[in-house]
Amino acid sequence: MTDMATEKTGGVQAVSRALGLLKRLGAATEGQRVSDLAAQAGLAVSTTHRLLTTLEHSGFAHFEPTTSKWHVGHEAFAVGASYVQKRSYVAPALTYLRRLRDETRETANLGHLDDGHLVTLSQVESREIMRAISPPGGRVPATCSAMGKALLATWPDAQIAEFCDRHGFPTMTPRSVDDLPALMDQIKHIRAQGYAVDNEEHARGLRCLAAPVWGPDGDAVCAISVSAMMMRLTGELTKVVARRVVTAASELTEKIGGKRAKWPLPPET
Amino acid sequence: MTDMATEKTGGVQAVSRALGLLKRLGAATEGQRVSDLAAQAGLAVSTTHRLLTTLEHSGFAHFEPTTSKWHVGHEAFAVGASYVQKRSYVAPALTYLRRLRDETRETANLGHLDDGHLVTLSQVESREIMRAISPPGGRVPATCSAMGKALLATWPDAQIAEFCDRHGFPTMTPRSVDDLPALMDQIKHIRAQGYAVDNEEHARGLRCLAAPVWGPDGDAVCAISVSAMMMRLTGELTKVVARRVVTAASELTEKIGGKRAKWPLPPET
DNA sequence: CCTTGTTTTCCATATCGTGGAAAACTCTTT
DNA sequence: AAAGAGTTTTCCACGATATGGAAAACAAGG
Repeated sequence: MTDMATEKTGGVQAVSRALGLLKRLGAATEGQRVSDLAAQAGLAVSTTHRLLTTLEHSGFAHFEPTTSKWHVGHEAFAVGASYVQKRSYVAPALTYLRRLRDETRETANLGHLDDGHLVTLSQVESREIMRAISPPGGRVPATCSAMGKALLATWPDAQIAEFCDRHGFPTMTPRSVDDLPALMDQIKHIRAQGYAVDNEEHARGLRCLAAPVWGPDGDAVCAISVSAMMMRLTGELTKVVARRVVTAASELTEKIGGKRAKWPLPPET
Repeated sequence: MTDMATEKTGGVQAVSRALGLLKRLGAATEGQRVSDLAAQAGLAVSTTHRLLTTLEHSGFAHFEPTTSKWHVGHEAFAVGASYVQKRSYVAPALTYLRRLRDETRETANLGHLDDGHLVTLSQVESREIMRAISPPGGRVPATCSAMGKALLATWPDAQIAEFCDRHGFPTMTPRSVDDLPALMDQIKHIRAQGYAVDNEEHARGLRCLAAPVWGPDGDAVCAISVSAMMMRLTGELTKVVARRVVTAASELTEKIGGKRAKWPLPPET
């Protein structure tokens, strides 16, 4: 949490600083005090205070007088909510995510690509203890995520290569893919099977299975995945769960009026 | 959409302007062009462009080069999502909202108070045509909302009075409550029945029934409601639906380890 | 009641944001 | 193709505006 700094920001200083503070407010689970925020961000306390006040005037931050702590404000929520409202597949997806969760007893996710990263849009959590690694709003480099790879696999090879040129191969664990040949090899499998796998490429001990969802114009728009502790998702079970993920994805495809997958669907139903 | 302006900003000009733009991005269903945003906000195009660029650097805005339009960015979503993550009752509520929706075939809502307004946190929509009046992120003056009134009713009378002093009685329709005696009269009923009613006080033709959900420390933390076209929610049916709303609310209370209602629960189960 | 650690307000300084105007694009139109 | 209309994007000199130090107003202990 320390070095979220280096707001090298190619723009308006005051705005970048304010947004930086807002991110910090969002990242902290508890409310934050002015002086702590100032210290973290490397700003003068007075400056920080003024920026927070401005954020509050617009409803993006909220000050709790009893505890003297700052929180994320309702307006931030409202604006953020519009990010998903504009993606018309998020609402209908819930039904299928929920069923997936109940069938598998693991966490079901919905995500899409944004600027080289996979953004988790929605999630129905496993009833088991484990907290979600990547809650709604979370971002992972596309190549470190089953959903990310499932979506990339829907692109023409040339575009995948170009994508990798632009974004490189950021890794999150030692097992993350880190070169194009390895990725293309995986892509081949994904297309053949109809689903993507992430074996501890995002987080140690975590395995994910994902399948793409297609939109009306024949492009993949989002992906559905199930994520679980490695030890709970193994052997034959993997295939069963993968089948269910693929099913959920194609049902959502249907629901949103999407064109059926370009890929050969996996074996026969 | 015209006059969202009047950014009287009690703070840092550049920041207020940037946040104003962000709100506009969120409010529009489509992407927006620089020049339109500039016109709406009454800013110079170059200034607008610079501010947007800054928002983009931090991920709060996103520029779609193919269409030359600006959208809300992933970081806004991430920060907004943290607003609900911190409210630990939102996730478990979904189960009950969904059941409510299925039982009543109407829209079920979850909301809480924030700065005098009721903010809709989550929603499971009716399968009927009608679009939701107040989607997640939406705000209504507390006194114009069944959920708002249900929550106010959990406060001591003195605090309700003080609340009204501070916020007044903004009205949204001719039927909205607009003075303290009328409100207190309703409050009395709410406490007796265990649920609150909104008869076209928020929107013409809309009726809502709401009940509060209690937290572990004995304060109400949020409310659950069902909203429907007036004509579809009438006579004896009202009581049946109200009962279900109250049930959902007390089940959620239980689930989050809340203390049972201070009020006499409505009749016997 | 004084001390210590805050948050909040004030203000002179020069930094930093501003908006006009020009340049670089993108599409249509002829 | 070449010209034109309507954009988006970059540049720059000016001065309005954000800045951070310091002091004032709070709060909580000792």
